[in-house]
Amino acid sequence: MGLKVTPQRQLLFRLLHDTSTHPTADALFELASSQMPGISLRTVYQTLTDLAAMGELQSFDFGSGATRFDPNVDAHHHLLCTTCGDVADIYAEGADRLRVDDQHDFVVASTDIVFRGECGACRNAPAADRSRISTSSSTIETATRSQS
Amino acid sequence: MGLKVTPQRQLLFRLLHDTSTHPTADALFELASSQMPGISLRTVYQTLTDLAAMGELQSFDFGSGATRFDPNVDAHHHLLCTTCGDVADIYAEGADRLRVDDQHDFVVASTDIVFRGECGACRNAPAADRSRISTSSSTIETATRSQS
DNA sequence: GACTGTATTCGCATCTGATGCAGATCTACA
DNA sequence: TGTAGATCTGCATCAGATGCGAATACAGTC
Ligand SMILES: [Mn+2]
Ligand SMILES: [Mn+2]
Ligand SMILES: [Zn+2]
Ligand SMILES: [Zn+2]
Repeated sequence: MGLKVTPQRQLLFRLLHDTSTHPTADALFELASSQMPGISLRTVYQTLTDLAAMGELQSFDFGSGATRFDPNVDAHHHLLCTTCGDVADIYAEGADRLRVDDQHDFVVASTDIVFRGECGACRNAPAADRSRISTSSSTIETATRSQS
Repeated sequence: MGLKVTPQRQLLFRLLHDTSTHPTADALFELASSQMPGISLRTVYQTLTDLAAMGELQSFDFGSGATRFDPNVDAHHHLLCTTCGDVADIYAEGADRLRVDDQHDFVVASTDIVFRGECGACRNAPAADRSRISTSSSTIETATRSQS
């Protein structure tokens, strides 16, 4: 027998495929809770790792602390806005032409490309309107140490 | 005044530049402890984040849990062996020719490329000899759940 | 060389994301 | 409808990392 059909799995599967924001487990938990009060965060983690292990889902760590989940299992790459944290899919041309020099003696199984920068919304929006916290703003925070 | 010259900073700076393994903070702490017993893990973290904020160091998160530090601040990319966890530098040709379609309305600041696969050592070595734990073996672990 | 201001170190508490565990619950099938 | 076993959930626990404040050490001044 494969997997059982449970309301929790149905909901999470649906939520995942209705979004393109590469949500974190916690974000999905918030979403799911609004439609199924009482659902456990533990179940969200469980389901996500199960789906990922089955290949129904990809998971990425863009260095912002929390793993992000991606229902798009096609070969594709990502744009990460370092201001608002949003992630967008991109099918970068030329990406699959990248080759690793033979002298490295390394067999490539997959290639991940992340373009970091600023999205259009953030470039236009006044700073005050920016809702989410930047990943890379930690640079500034830590830099404020050690001033004499 | 800039930064003070302390034995801890000297040691860590030296250790970083003597290695090409992209060590974690904890790995550096182990190394440092053998040469300077009593050095604090807190100081290792502090120094690493300070150096990174100054641009003397790069830090990456390859999704294995711990941040990896890189004294090589040139523009370069990485090979990640999903069997042993080793990370190697690579100067992928064609990488800087990658372009993001204008319609994405996204200003790219930097591009990170990670080639995942298997290194030569792992491909040749008997499985028993593999010392470190694979990052991606979690796939197998989680898959062992839900068998009826 | 001794003095002093302040940067740094260090231990400990704390935080976040994530996983281990086991009893309660529910699904799938006979 | 009954049952075996998969799933859900709450809670404990873990790992990596950071906040904080007292103790310490560096780098100039006299
Ligand atoms: Mn994606
Ligand atoms: Mn490197
Ligand atoms: Zn943005
Ligand atoms: Zn290897």
